[in-house]
Amino acid sequence: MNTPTAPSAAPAVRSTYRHGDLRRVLLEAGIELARKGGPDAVVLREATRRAGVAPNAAYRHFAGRDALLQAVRAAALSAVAAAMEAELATLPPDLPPADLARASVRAVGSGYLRFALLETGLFRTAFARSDVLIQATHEAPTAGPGGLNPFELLGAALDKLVAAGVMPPERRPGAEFLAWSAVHGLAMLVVDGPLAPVIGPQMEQVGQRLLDMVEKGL
Amino acid sequence: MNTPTAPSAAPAVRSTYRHGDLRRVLLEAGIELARKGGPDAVVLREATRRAGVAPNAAYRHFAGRDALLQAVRAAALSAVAAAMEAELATLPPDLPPADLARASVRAVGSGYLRFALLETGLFRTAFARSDVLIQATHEAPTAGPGGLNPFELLGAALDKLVAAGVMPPERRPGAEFLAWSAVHGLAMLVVDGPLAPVIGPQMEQVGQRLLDMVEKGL
DNA sequence: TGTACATCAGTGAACGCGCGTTCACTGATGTAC
DNA sequence: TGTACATCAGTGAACGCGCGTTCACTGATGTAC
Repeated sequence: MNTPTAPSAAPAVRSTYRHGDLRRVLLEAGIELARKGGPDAVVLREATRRAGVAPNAAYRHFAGRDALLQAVRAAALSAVAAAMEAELATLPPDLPPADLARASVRAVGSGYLRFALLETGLFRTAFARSDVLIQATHEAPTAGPGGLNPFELLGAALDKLVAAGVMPPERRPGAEFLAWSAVHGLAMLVVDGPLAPVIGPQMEQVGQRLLDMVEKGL
Repeated sequence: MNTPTAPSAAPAVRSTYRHGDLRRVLLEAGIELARKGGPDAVVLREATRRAGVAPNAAYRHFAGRDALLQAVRAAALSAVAAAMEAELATLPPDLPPADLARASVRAVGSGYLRFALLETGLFRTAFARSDVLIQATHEAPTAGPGGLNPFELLGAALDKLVAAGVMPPERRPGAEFLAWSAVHGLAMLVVDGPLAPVIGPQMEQVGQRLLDMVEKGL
């Protein structure tokens, strides 16, 4: 059981180390630290303290503090994807294709914004500066329950837009960068930046206007 | 001479401490550190080292490391404003009002993006998370040469859009949040985020498409 | 079924690092007489 | 014009902190015979 996913799924082949799921416990402690304080709060010693082990015990499971942080980042991205999926799941499935496609793009966007507001620390961790390019591994998946990561979920929603004839196919390439930028920018300004006090209360409304802009502008 | 602006402007009244412009030297060292390494690189001891003074000498001019960082942030914001102004200055002044207004908004946006790419460290410092809300002081102005800070420059450009009849007045309130979000998001994704290698080369093109989207969507 | 052994997860102690910040000081300057 | 003095920018030394990381170890477990 060294992955944070379904404990009973892994067969006896090569998994299940001695007696510890220490890796899992450390990762969860790291996630909790990130939730509360963002990437800088992911401190190796504090994670081991919470796990009740000696500081150096972590080195049996992570190459160092950075490896732990990367695993936490992957988990945070996975949580972003889950938030998007949750938003998508609220859509009435019997919508006409064009409306469903538009609503899907909006749902992806508002899931993203909702996550940034509700899970600020994890959001900041997911998109923190890093020397290494984050990528999914078996140990550290970045996808949500549905198997797609945030970027892929957005891409899929945009594909629906094209399939439904709402967006001309020639505009499709690169469109995720534009949509993502808009939503990411608002999230960052509210979460980290100077807009928090200004926008905070009107967030829902501003978010919807931003999504209007993206919809029209794409 | 304890402000970084025109040394000869201040009269003899209450200015000019003993023999040091140490405050200025420390601030400039801090800016240089931020340029190279972003907000975390603004380290009090390193600034004093570069200034050739003892570490605690800084406390004559800044309340502590955070005060130095805030001063550096203000300078970074001022530099953003300057970049926007530089972009605005390239516009042909004899454009019809509607075109000039549109071009102004674009210029503000591309100045912002250009600055983020060219002065990544300062950009990250300007918009870094901070407990204190940054605000201009006499000691630490956030405006560019023209006297407006980045947010005000954007606001002024949008006002032109309304004055020229390009944007309906009822859409004006809050429009800076939408425009800023879009541009800020792209900047952050390229500067900090996972999009750097993906977008890097096509940055100019993606930036223009983003500004198209904003123009249409507003 | 019982025993010896290899494995390796977790221990205990220690390291060097660089940071921000404090204290009591010193000594060059500007000013009052 | 000369002298005593107050000011206060910068000094020197030290502090406690928490971090990531290393070393040689110990002792519970699974496995081979």
